[in-house]
Amino acid sequence: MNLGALRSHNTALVLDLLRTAGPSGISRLELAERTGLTPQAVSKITARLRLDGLVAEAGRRASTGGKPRTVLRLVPEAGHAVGLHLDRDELTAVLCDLTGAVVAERRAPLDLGAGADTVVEGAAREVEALSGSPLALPGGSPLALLGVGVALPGPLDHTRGVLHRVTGFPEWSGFPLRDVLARRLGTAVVVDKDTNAAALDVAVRGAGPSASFACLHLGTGLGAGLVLGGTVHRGARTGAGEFGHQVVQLDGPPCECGNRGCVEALCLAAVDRGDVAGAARVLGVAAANLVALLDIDVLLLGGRTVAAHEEEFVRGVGAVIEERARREGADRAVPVRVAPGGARGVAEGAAQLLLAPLFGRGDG
Amino acid sequence: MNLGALRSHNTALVLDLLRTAGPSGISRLELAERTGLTPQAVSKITARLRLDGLVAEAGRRASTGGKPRTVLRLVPEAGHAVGLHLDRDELTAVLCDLTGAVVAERRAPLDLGAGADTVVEGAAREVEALSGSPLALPGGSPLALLGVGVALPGPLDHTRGVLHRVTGFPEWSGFPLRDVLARRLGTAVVVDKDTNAAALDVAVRGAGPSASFACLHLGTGLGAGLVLGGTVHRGARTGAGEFGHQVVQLDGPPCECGNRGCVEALCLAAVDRGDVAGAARVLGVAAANLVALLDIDVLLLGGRTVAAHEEEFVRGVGAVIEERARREGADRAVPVRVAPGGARGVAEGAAQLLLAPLFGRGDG
DNA sequence: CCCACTTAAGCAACGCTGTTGCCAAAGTGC
DNA sequence: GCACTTTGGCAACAGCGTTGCTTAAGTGGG
Repeated sequence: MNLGALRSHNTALVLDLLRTAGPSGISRLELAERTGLTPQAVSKITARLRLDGLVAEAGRRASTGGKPRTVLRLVPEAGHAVGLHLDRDELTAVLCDLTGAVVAERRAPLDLGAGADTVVEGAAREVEALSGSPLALPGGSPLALLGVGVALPGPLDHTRGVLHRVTGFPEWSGFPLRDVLARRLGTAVVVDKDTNAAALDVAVRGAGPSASFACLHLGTGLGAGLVLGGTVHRGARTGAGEFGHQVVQLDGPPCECGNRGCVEALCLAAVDRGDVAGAARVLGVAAANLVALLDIDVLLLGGRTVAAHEEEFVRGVGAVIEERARREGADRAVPVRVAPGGARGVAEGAAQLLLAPLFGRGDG
Repeated sequence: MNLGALRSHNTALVLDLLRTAGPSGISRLELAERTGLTPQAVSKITARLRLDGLVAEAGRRASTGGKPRTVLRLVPEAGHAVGLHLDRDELTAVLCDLTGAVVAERRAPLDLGAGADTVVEGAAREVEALSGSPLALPGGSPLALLGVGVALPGPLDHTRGVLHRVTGFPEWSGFPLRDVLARRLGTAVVVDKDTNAAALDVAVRGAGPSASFACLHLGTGLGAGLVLGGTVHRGARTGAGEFGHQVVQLDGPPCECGNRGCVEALCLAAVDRGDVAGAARVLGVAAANLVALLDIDVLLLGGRTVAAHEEEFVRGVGAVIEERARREGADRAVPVRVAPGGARGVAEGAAQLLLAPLFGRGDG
């Protein structure tokens, strides 16, 4: 590591605190305290950031007996990213500013079975419609677009941006989505699983820089996004988080994956027959396995199926986890909550695939 | 992060490569290539290390047409650490030099039920007998002792060095082992779970600095040591790796933990009735769950019970994982191997709790 | 044997980092 | 209005890795 790396590391640290502070801003001295840098170092870093237009002064705090602190604020319009959520039947595209706030949004029906070229072209048009062509802000000033993040279900290679397979659509196997879309749009493109995007969104927005949690997403399938020590855990071949086919019942009922006793099959079967409490209990057992294995801070539940019965799922899963924690003599059980972000969270997380690295978040 | 942190980071990088190179050593230019630093920076860093006595020149390589490269080597005697493995019925203590090689070893029977004071005093005497009193090398030169690492079963708080409970010995609950032993010995003490120590040993010795793997330990109990991205994953409250009570059979046979269908119970019951293949299959299902969730590189099996039937366990667990990988259409399954290190691996890993940080390993 | 060539590694100067010491700016409060 | 407190920039500095050059120590052809 050399001096340049040191500089960008500390700059990211400062930017992250500015982002977290939001519109109310943060003073130089507070930045110094929180980063562990000296006030003078912070002054130099923020001076550079102000020159680059990323940071601006925004009023002052009340005096505490001396010169009042000058408040600094991130300039939201200094950069943008597009987040694209390709779900099985719907496309959601959001344009986010530097702070991650959604500036514009578009939705369109989507048929993943229509073939790669058609889907890519349709998605590209939505991105262009969202970000303007040529890319410009409503005011006319050029829109600094960092790139496009794409989130979609199914196993894929995050580092290369290649899809492995999308359940039910074998024609997508091996499709190099990142490179195709990047060439079509002329921008940087990052591809990730929808569960990872949802987890990244929470990690960047709601959690501290070293939080650990899991987002369980129950919709047409069941998957998990894992955040360990503040960064999305993708694993050696970026395939981590395959939670749906965790076996919780040896020789249980067959799953469409070919195995037996998978949580996903058991859980969805229970939902289908109207037994939400049973589904929550099965999900809770698998979730408790995960909590015990990884010792995370919080467990978040999301996805359409959970959204339809929020209270029952939170209560049911929480009960299983509390019971296990009590048996193990732990001080307190890991809390279970509904994942914030809602339906748009995945698309926002997709945009964060490009925004988060600026703030030293997400990848470590 | 300031300049001092940058310096120690790069120094650790260089030291780690020197350690990995072993007695055959490594040249300055190779260090430069591998670290990404310039040759001149490496020269400066290694000059400091030679002044401190940590590094020495050790011959030269064959010339490739010009001046031959000077080989540098870590000086093993420049530092030592003691590793202490408190198992249920036996104590193992090793004295390791900077390279992690075992310089001396002691074993003694142990009765964890004899009470904290007795056990601590016995352990302290073993450490003193091992490292000399006053601490000195056989030659008479002072032995630079970095500290003592202690590995033992059961959940505990790694950061505070306090035991939560040792199964079967309730009198240990809440015992501040680290502070008591540190005061008694007058050295730094670090406490960790035996499974984490075993995993750390493998991470430091056999694996690259960003390897991901799991060590499953099957003995009187079943636990896992997780190494993710080169560092031991301990989780938010340093309780991660509780693998034995992963539920793989809803409403299965009761486990002594009070739950039902835990892998540990199923697995050990199968072993007890002589059904090693069945035990391996159950372990394989839970291991496959772990592999799918975390996407690790390798799965390592260890512990007394595995040692007694190595081939059958490796084959049986491997079969389950391969079958699941084939169903998921993966290129190749995660390999399953016997954990290297053997019976002494845990004690050596305990010593690495103090050695590894010097090389930027283990904790990140 | 000598001399041109190649490769390794140290010396010196440099640019840049965060740090320290100092001072001007901008408030409060008696 | 003046003493005091606090903020934050300016200037000098130590220390990091980098660059340019020199010296050391080999090989190999004539």
